[in-house]
Amino acid sequence: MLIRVDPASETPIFAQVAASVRADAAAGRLRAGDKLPSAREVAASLGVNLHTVLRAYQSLREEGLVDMRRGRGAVVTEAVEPLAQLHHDVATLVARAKELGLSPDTLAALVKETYR
Amino acid sequence: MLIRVDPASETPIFAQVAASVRADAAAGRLRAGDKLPSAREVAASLGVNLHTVLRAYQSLREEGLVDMRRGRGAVVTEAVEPLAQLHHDVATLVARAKELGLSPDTLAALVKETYR
DNA sequence: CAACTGTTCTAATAGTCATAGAACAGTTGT
DNA sequence: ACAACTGTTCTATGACTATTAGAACAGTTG
Repeated sequence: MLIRVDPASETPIFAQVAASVRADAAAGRLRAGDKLPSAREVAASLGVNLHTVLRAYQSLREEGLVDMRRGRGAVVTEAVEPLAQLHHDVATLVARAKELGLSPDTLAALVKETYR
Repeated sequence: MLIRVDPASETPIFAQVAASVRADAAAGRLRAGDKLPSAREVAASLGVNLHTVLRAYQSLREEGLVDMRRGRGAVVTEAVEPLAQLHHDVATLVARAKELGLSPDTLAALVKETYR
C-alpha cells in the first residue's frame, strides 16, 4: 500500500492522501476488507503530521469508504465498488482530456460543476 | 450570460465563478468571441467583491479560456472548443456517478487523481 | 500486560479567501 | 478631447483553513 503526495501541489496534503486511497480503490488495488496502513505509519513515511493523515482518513470515512475504530485501524468497505465501476469511464475521460491539453484542475472543476 | 454562485458551498467563490463560465463554455452557451460581463457588473449582481470576480477571470485566463485587456474586458478564446468536445463524456460520467451515489467532490477528486 | 490503534484536546504558525478603498492605465464611443 | 467604461495594481484587514506539535485518553490485539 503506497500513498503518494506532491508537496509542490496546490492541493492540501490531506486531500491528496484521501485522493490517493480513492484512486487505489477505483483501480482495484484496494478492495473491501483491506486494511489501510496506520495513520502514524503513513505520517512517518510521508514526513507529515499524524493529524494531517487522520484528517484524510476521516474524510474517507465520511464518504463511507473506510471503517475506523481505535485499536483496529482503517478498513476498506464495500462502498469502494462504485468507484471501481467508474474507473474505466474516468480513465477514458482523462485520456481524452489529456489529448486536448486540459489541466487536471480544469477537468476536475468541470466535472464538479456539471454535477449540479 | 448568467453566473451562478452558491454561498453555502465549501468551494471558494472565485472558483465557482470560474467553474460557471467553464460549464457554460462546455455546454456551448459560450463560444469563441463572446464577451464576458465586466468584473464590476458580475461583482455587483452577485453581491461579492470586484477582486473576487477578477481572480476568477484571471484563473480563466491562465487556462487560456479568455483574453483580457483593460478597457476591453474578457473575451472567450478558441480554447473553449476542447471543453465542448468533452461535454458529452463528462455528462455521461456524472450521470453514472450520480446513480452510484457518489458526491461531486469525490468524483472530482477521483478525476484529478487519475490524471497523474 | 505491552504495544499497537484511532480520538480528543490545546496551541502556534503560515497561508488563503474575501472584503475594502484607492489610484492607475488602456479602450471605446460621443 | 473627453467621459465612461475596462482590467491592473497596491495596501490593509478580518475570518477561516492547513499544518505542525505535544500530550493524554481509550479501545484492540497478541
